[in-house]
Amino acid sequence: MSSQNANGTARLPQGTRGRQKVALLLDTAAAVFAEQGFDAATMTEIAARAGASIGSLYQYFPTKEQVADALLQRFAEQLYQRMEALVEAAANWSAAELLERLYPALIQFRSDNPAFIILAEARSGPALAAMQIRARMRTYVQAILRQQAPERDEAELELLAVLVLQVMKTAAGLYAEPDLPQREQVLSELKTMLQDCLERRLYQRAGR
Amino acid sequence: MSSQNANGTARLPQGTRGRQKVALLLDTAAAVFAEQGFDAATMTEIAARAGASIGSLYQYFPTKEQVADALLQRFAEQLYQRMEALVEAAANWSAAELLERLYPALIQFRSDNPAFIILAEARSGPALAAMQIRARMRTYVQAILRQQAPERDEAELELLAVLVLQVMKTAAGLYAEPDLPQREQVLSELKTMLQDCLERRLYQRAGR
DNA sequence: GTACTATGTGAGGACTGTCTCACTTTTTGA
DNA sequence: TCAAAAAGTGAGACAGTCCTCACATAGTAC
Repeated sequence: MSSQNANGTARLPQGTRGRQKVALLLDTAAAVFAEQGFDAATMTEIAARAGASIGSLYQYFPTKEQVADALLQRFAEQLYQRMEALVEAAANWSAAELLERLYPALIQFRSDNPAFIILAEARSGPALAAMQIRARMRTYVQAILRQQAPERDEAELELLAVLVLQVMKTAAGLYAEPDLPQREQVLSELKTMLQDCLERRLYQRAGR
Repeated sequence: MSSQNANGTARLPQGTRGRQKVALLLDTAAAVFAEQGFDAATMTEIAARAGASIGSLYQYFPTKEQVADALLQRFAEQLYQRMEALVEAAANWSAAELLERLYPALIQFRSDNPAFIILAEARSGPALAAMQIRARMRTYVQAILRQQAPERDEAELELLAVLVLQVMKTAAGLYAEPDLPQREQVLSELKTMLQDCLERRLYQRAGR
């Protein structure tokens, strides 16, 4: 319940000054969310750390949710850009090379932007935005795989895309667990498993 | 900060009545945590739903954190019991059978007790309890694997245990994602991958 | 310089949630 | 039966957060 600011009117920044401020606010919010999580983070602290007043923050983001949404959106766009670059570059890669790039790219992104996963998964409710992001990521990976094996049907490619992303997620999660023994070995084994699977299902078994 | 109730004195239940009440409170807390998450859940609601007064709740759990800790503890004990049963039963299983049992056992437990993961991972901070649980789970899986291949050295067994648990976690996570296409196929492919890996590393490559 | 708009400010209202405490009711056990 | 111990109660003190609003300042066009 609650939904004051009923109109939901965020003043969108008109000049460069406003846009810079918004960027700064989002950066700060990212830091705070990353440290404290969505629920524990407070608007007051975000504003203070950004050197702004609460009022100022509320001008652009009438709700804490909207801060999170905007931030998530920005993260998503960055991610999409990188994925598009990968799709383009992946035209003439082998499955092995493919993983060699996808792996670090995704893991890097997650560890560079810790607030991303926090907002994407720690948000309550159905998390519509997060679902859309996942769906789109799937289409990117699927596109990459399609370039590898254009003759495969879409269902199979989709299956593999889901699988690849899921294993990536696991791999990224490994970095989060602080006490985990043999992190590196587990990671490389995971990669090997996935690679074998891809080669088996993409290149062999052609006729099925 | 904060830590009123400075002594931290939870009145521990003396008679059967008290123990039943505590059990009921924990059950209710589990439901509320599962629905709303740790932060959003309120002591007031837990008490109300359990048909108790807030005062009563606070007699046994002076803090929301302590409710969560106690609950997590209880979950952990249940899990340990099942794992111990598995270790015992696993003596004469193949790797394939092993996964055939571990898989549903762990997934089942998670979906039967949704509050478990919520408390285990959605808690802020270093989450010491969760780390201990993971470590102990590792020793169980490692024990199972050791029975399969006693001649393998511990490091290799540990590596595989970590890997198995990690893949399990992924698999369980798949059930949580609502929109995911081809869930079943992805799941079975994941299992196949893991199984291949186990057979390769447990039984073959004996010398090395 | 002046009128106008964009941007910034922070005290405080409204609300919610944790936790306390003086007190009542139930159970135990002699 | 009766007294002591255990368990239960709920109004409200207290603290913290979201968000508003009437006003102040900075920037811009003329």
